[in-house]
Amino acid sequence: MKRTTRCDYALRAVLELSHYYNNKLVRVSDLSKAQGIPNKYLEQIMLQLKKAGYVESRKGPSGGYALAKPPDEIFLGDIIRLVDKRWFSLEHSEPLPQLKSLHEGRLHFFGVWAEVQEAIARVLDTISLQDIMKREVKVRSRTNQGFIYYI
Amino acid sequence: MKRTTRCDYALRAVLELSHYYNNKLVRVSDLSKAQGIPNKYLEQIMLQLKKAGYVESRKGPSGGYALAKPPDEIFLGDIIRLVDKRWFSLEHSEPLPQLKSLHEGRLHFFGVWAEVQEAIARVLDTISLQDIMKREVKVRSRTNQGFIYYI
DNA sequence: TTTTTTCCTAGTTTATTAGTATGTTTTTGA
DNA sequence: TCAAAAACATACTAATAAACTAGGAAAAAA
Repeated sequence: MKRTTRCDYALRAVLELSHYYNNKLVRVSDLSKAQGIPNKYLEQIMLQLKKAGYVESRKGPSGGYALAKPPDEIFLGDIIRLVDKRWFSLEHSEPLPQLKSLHEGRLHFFGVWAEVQEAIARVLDTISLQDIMKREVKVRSRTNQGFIYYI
Repeated sequence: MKRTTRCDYALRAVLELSHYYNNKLVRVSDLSKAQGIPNKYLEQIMLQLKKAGYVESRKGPSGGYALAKPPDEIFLGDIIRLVDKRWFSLEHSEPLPQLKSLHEGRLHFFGVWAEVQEAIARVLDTISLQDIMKREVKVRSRTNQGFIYYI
């Protein structure tokens, strides 16, 4: 299932923040260094997350970001819906422009896309950041000297 | 749920052919006229469908395309998997390049994307072209003098 | 043997995503 | 009070993928 990198970045960032919930503010520069995300790009994403109310921030030295809600109240679907429109786009039906059809009224996938969307939502709207933290499992890689982590 | 237009085109074409199953060959030019799809683009798509074994063809005058299997044996998932890689891409996990993470081994969405993919498959692999034909419902539009069809 | 169709490949345009650049504003602490 | 450090804001560029277009070659029918 292909996501945008923006989507992955947002999830990584917000998951990182989950571990600091009720603890301290985390700078964007630290988040980006930790996760290998371009700093300025992540700034934009964090801003979007803030405007949507998932994180809060303070400016200036000792400033940074924090989750605005506890990790068990933020679901993957929330974040993905925000940063990657493709999955939950409302325009899941499109009118056909012309009607020179051999068989009229034939092309009705109406409802199928809604079904798919609901199926996706049923998964993503039930998995919280808290759940992901629980799932964390280290996967050792033979090929490298350290660990490789999969998202 | 946003699809590629290629995906919609393929589904429309193959559904159109469903109505002619065991009947006659349909030219690409007719399919494209009927559905408002650029002729040459549809040719490419039909060729892809043929190579995958969903349709068969004959060249020359009185040539054209036909479904290679009965409509109740072809599922939406089959077609979509073929023409739109994004939904069922195998690379649903990507390694993180660096490990300067504040908290190591934290970023494990491993399994989530597989779950989503399975949920999608459960829907699309159970709806056949036959099913879609049954679903066909005309939707009258006030705004236009005729009908508008949604896909 | 001409016409009509599928078949094949390369190139072009368009749209979207990803990322960079250049600041401004706010806050802290010296 | 002022300099540094952070978020905040916006505009631009690059990269990638999707959506076509162009121009034919091969095959089959009449």
